[in-house]
Amino acid sequence: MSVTLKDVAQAARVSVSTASRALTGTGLTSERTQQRLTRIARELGYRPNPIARGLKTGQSRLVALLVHNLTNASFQVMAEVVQARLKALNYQMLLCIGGDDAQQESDTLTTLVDHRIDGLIVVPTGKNGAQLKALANDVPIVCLVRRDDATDLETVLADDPQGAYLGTRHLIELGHKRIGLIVGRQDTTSGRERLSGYVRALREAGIAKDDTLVHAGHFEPETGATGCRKLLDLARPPSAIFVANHEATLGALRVIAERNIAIPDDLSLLCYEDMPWFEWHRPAISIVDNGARDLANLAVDRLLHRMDAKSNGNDGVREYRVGARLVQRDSCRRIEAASAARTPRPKPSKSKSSAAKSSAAKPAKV
Amino acid sequence: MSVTLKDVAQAARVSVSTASRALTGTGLTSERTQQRLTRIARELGYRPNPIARGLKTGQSRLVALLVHNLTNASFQVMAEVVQARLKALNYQMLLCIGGDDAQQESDTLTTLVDHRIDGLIVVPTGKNGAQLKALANDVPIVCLVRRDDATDLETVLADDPQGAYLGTRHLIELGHKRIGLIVGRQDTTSGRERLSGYVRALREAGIAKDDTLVHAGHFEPETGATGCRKLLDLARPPSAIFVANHEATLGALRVIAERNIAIPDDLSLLCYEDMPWFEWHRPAISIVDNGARDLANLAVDRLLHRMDAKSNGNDGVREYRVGARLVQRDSCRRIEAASAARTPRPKPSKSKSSAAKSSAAKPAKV
DNA sequence: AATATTGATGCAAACGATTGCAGAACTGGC
DNA sequence: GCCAGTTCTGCAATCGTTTGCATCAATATT
Repeated sequence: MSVTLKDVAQAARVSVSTASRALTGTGLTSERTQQRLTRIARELGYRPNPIARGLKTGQSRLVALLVHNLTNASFQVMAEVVQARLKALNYQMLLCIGGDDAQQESDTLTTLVDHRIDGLIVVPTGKNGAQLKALANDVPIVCLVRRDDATDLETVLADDPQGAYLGTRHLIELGHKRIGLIVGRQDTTSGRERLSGYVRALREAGIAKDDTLVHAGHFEPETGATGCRKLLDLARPPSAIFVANHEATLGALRVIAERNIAIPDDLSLLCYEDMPWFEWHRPAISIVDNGARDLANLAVDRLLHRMDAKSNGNDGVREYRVGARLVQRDSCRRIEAASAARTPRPKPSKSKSSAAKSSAAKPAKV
Repeated sequence: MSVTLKDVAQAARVSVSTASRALTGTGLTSERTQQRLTRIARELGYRPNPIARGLKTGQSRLVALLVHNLTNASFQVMAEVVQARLKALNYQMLLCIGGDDAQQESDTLTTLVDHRIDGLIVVPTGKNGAQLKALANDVPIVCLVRRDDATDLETVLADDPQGAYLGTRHLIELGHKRIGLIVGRQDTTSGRERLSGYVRALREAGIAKDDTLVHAGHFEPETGATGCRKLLDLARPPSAIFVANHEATLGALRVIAERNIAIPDDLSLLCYEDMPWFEWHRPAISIVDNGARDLANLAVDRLLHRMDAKSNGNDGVREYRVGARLVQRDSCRRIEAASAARTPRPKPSKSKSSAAKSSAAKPAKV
């Protein structure tokens, strides 16, 4: 079907071995034949068969990226970054979707090593530690975004403590004293770390931690909705909410919209991780950027480093942290001490507050 | 490193050929040895090497999906569907991102066939027709979402004329007479087809087509913004806008928010293709669903059919259309004849109008 | 000019599976 | 118990590369 090395060799009247050496540039051929063969190969449209080569060399020039899903914007940019980087190095990216599911992750992992991938970047579920550890003997592996505590794999993490700290401090600096936090499950690293960053910022500012202001829940929009409702229904509701669980953002936004709460006038809102539409939203939503782009780049760096035969041994460093960054847009507002305790929820008594708000918003056509 | 067929054969004291036959189940082995070998293979943890197998059989159990990007929600669900389907059949999906770029598409395509993929589902840029056509001799190919006119490849398309028709008719049925359309470039199939669906619906309803109501532009949010502004600035602005260009949605929404236009009270808004946050948005945004899920499924069906050696020849059908569906949410409203010409733009006199507000300001809870 | 040295080439064996062909082991019929 | 017929098994070639080793030519060394 396609042109093989043998064809090239025949056309050039040399043996396959010479042809191979000339084309792979192992340097054991004369300058002249090398050039002649490259020319002939090009003319014939020869393309080496990676399967055959792989069989012999044990390499595939395939690098896999295993993520939970593609809905998460962070994973999207990571995938794009990884793809671009690898492509430049003549590797093909194998993008796999594991759905944060232990079984599926396990299956995918075996398929991948079967296919003799040259490297793997994985967002681990944390439930296949043993398997991952075993695979690490065969293939260079780098963990991304999450750590699998059952392994000692090199891991590239977002600096969640810092990110949460940054965000919380920003809100404090704007004058907020009661800051609600919606955060992920506390049995995950990111869930715990974000909470800790929040707590640290409060402590530094001398603000007493109020447990009723913290809602920890699953990675679903629904969490955001219930969390948000819970916070707003408090006797003394927060003047700012920090949604530090990416998946919860939609739910929180919905509740805010349902209750006609004006952002940032009635409530400041800060979210974690960017979404493409955040800056198109009105008001544009301020975020803590976890640095997805940097994370992906670093992961690729580390992987390539490990794939480099020479540096097979580890460097001692087991964990890398990529700094988070505050992106200020329009959803957080400076607040005066007096209004800190103002309740954004319309009480029956002062019935006009909500109506006034919305009509003020579009006074044109009453 | 890993267990090979030879190891299994040795352990069972048979030849490799017998082992191979027993394990692949070619039926030429005795029941007894077959069972014995499967047992031993399992005990030893034997996993066939797809590379070696591929070299011999010319198959890789790899199927590639080549899309433009991962930002587009449709591509996300397609990727997930394809992945799930293929996985069930023991194929590994190779997800590639081509960026709607001719060069990148071309490169990726060659890499893919080099890797001897067993099949390919591609959203073509339309600029590598010749190459695609040539590749089709080596690999079963199905085009998705877009057609490449330079080829006669089997293609699974969304029914854009019908979708646009459906959406427009819906707005007409709600009483709208002046319906703005923001649509994609007219040198793309989808751009043309959506316009034609729109036109047909108007014609059927006996509404004269007004060219000033149609804005065709590039696949970018900016298009949505300028288009939306243009429409709203008209002397007789539309009472409904149909954003039939997925990428333009964000831009349109922003302009609407900036101008404090209340959806659906001041303006009905209908979009094309779903985004995960549309139903969380307030008001939830009505859409024409292009059926991404069905498209992906059908594409897989067709591909599998072609990959089936028996049915190598084509079936004559070159083009499949997947029906679109109207998903009514809260962004379109019935309109009275009188209000059709009302201008939603606030006059300068109301100076405070630009105060930020979330797009959800409807005085529901007064 | 003969030999040592270097550099370029070819032969053939891998890599791990599949598969045509031929031989071995069974089966049953006489 | 022998032979035809059937079923099972093994040998060896093959897929398209890479690579150790031997060979051979050309150059350098004396």
